[in-house]
Amino acid sequence: MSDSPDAATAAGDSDTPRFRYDAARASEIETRWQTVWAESGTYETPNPSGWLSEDPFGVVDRPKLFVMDMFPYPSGSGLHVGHPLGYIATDVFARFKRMTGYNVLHTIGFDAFGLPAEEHARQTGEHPRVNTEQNMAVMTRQMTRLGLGHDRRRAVATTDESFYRWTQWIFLQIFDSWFDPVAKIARPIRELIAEFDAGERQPSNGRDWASLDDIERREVLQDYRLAYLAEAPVNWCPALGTVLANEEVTSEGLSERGDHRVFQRPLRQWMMRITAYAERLLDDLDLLDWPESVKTMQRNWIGRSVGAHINFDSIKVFTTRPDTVFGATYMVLAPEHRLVDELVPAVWPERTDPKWTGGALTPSEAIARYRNGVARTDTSGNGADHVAGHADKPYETAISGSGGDSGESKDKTGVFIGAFVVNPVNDEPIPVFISDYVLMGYGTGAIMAVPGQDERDWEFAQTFGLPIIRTVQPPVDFRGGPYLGDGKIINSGFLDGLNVNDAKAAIIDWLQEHGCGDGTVTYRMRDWLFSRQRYWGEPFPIVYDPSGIPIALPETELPVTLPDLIDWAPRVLDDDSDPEPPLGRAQDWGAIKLDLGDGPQIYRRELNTMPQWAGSCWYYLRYLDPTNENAMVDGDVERYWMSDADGTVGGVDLYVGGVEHAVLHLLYSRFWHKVLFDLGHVGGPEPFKRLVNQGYIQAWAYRDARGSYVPADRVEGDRQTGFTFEGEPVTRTFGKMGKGLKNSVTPDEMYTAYGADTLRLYEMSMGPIDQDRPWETRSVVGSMRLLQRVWRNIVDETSGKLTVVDETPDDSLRRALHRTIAGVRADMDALRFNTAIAKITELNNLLTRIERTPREVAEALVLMLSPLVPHLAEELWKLLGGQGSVTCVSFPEAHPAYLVADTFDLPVQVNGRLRAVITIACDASEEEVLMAAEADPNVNAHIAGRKLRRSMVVPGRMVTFVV
RNA sequence: GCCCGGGUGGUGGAAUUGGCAGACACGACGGACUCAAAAUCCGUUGCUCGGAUGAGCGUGCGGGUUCAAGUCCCGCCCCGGGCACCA
Repeated sequence: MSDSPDAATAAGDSDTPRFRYDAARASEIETRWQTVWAESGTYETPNPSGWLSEDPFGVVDRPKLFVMDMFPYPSGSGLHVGHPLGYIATDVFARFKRMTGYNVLHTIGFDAFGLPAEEHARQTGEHPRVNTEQNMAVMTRQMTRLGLGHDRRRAVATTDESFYRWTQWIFLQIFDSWFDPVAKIARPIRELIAEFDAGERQPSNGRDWASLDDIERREVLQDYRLAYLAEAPVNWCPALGTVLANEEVTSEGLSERGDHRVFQRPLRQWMMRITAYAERLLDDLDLLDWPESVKTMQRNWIGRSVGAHINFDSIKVFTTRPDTVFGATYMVLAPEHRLVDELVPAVWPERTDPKWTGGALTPSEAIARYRNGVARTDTSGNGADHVAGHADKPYETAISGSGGDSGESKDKTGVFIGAFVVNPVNDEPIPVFISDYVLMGYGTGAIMAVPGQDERDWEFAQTFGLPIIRTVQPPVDFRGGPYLGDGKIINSGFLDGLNVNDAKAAIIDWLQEHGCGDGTVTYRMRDWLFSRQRYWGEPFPIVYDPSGIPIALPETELPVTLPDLIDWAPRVLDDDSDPEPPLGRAQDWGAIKLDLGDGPQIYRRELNTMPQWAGSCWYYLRYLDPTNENAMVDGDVERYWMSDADGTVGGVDLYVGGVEHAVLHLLYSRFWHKVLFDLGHVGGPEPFKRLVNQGYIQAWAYRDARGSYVPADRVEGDRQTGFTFEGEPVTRTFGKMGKGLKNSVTPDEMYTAYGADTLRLYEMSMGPIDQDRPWETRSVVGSMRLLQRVWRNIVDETSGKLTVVDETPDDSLRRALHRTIAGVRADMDALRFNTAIAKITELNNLLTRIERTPREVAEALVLMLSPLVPHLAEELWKLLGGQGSVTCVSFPEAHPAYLVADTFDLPVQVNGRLRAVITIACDASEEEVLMAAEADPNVNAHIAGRKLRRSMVVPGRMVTFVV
């Protein structure tokens, strides 16, 4: 199968009409109008005040609409036809809304910092900036050629100094804030200091503020800041030479980019206290018009669990089933739990089951062996410093272990630590184990094990011969094993007889009364690891004095610009190495002389850079006011674009992008926005009111005998004959279009063969915007044909003259026109561009059947098409004598008078089967309708001679008889 | 394993609240134009029977509710995505 586009109609063909709408004419029209648009600032959108407030079209007093795409990485391979799908959709919508009375802001920038750009630069050996700028130029050209109506004045890149200056400024806002747990908002750190100074609050670590020296106070504040340095187990990826956020590591323990191995290792890194916002990030999802699947993914990621803390002597556990505490027959700590080493006795208790000891002579030995079994041997030689949990632990070992099928639950391993603790509800001593099925990072890193009501505990109890006590009565037909459902509580003293929910409430009351526990809520989400050992990112606006406690640079020092390193590439490191930030090689840059109040001193700069996500957390705000040198965005401008007229949540009115950002970008961005909201820098709590995930464009791909992909455009044959590449048979598969599958089709190929308008129309007609869709180059011609027919209904192909007539359309055509207008309006408003196109096609098909197109219909047709195919629409609009750019004309309106007809067709059913369609007057009475229906010969044939049991008329819908 | 989506002609898809299943398009077939081909235009196109009016069947499978089910209910199957020892 040859999937390459048909050659463009040769312009020189003698018998092709001279003024046919073909690829060459489309190209000429498109580039001409693109020049006109650029020169007249057609897509420049006014702000209510400030730098961009010039408003030649007088639209600033209209209702506003902010339409946005997820901005792209300036990738070196340019665009394929899958990329612009979302951009076209937002463009059509933006143009439509502009024509229906909105002041629409639509632009696009570049997410130009970060791993992909740097990895590409690393391969080509060029400075990332060179690459990045070339790529941005290529992509901008491709998008402009597509006719996207962006306000180019607002097209920021995250790598612009004038942009990342404000990324750094926002970082400082976050750094200089703390989360007030009572008000549940971020507040400036100086307010916390004031409360400490006034004695209204004492540091949470129990120290006395008044007696602390300056450095100690700065240490205390570190524990409060929303951006802070912490020694934490982080995901270290030696191959990429950087640490990664949890969100950037796959469940297999590989880096999301490049599939490199990732190791857990304790490092001092920047963290963002996103966990403080867990509850609000969860609750506010309800305010958003987002796909339910994305909300679900965020809810799962945040992972709220309601339960209780219960103290078993010194060990605090978290459980969602405090009602089962009487069934707790043993206890499990995460292997790296700090209390393990405190609790471990010198020798095994008498009569310890040999199964529990792992064959070790002492508990300490058993623990050490177990830890080494699940963790990699530490080769750095300073094992003494490696307290539990600080050993390098590849995810692989932690994840594997079953050796069986991936779906099966993992075999339970573990070892007794020789200690017992007392169950506070019944004073029973229970043994303490460590096992890797308990994770240090969740809850308290310790559980009470209730095998009767928990699958994992059941398996563990089976393995180690531990007792099982049921505390919920299973139903009679229950087949055994752990019972997770509701039922009557048994074997639980004062809880007996209650159901599970009541028992939870009762036991939490009891625990609180006796001081050995309380009800609590735990979240799965962790704080966000925010530093990277990379060159191509925003430098931190942070310096250090000898204390090693970070100090914010004053605003006057912003931006902290990246030094022009030659040796910028990160080192590829082996698995045992430590991270090494490339900026450490910028000797001169790393030290800075400053006077921060106590005389000029030399400070060391922070050498890490921010992660890719930093710029994308807030770029939508900079679109609003891209050149503002005094603020990240002017307050009035921000409120104009980000507030709802009805005073609800506000934010970007429509945000379109791929579902792959469901938890990364979209969660970080919401977090930053909420901090900015708390601090009064933005007017609403959420950045993106409405989110739509566009589908992917997929395409056939072909693999040879070795399984390698071969270029799809050079494969021959079809399904009958089989497919071949260079004479060798290949197999056909299906997948997301891209470099990997070698099945890309570029927009440029489409421009040459059909033109940008055809490409736009085709992509919008393929199906619903949120659905994946298969690319079929041979089908593109259908969209081209529609445009040709539209052209021919308005313009004479041989003379190039208008053929429309100034006659009023006949009644049925006019009705069809107004039905189309009403339908297209509704469809475009709901982003149903595929059905809007179908309706326009139907109307145009009516026109091809009549001699001459009435002007009234031609004009409406062109206006309705203009959001979809703006170039052709401009051209036809001009030929029709229209004033100004078609993009500024009002969208046609349907007249209600033409939406109702004198007569209409009504289906008639007998016993639920369609027997006729009758034409009746709209104002016919029910009796008249029934009479007309019965009179139909075919209906009559089916009811004649039988008893009519029932007949009914569903007004406007249907007549039905039951015999 | 759990949680979301989704299964409609040869293909992509359409079908407000249950109310004419298959809009619109691709492809295929037939015709016009042409020396010929491409392009363009016209016609046919869910399957089966039939000359035709028409009849029967038909939205993954099996049941059910209803005058009426792609749409609602119950039980399955398959495909795609997310999460995955989270206590």
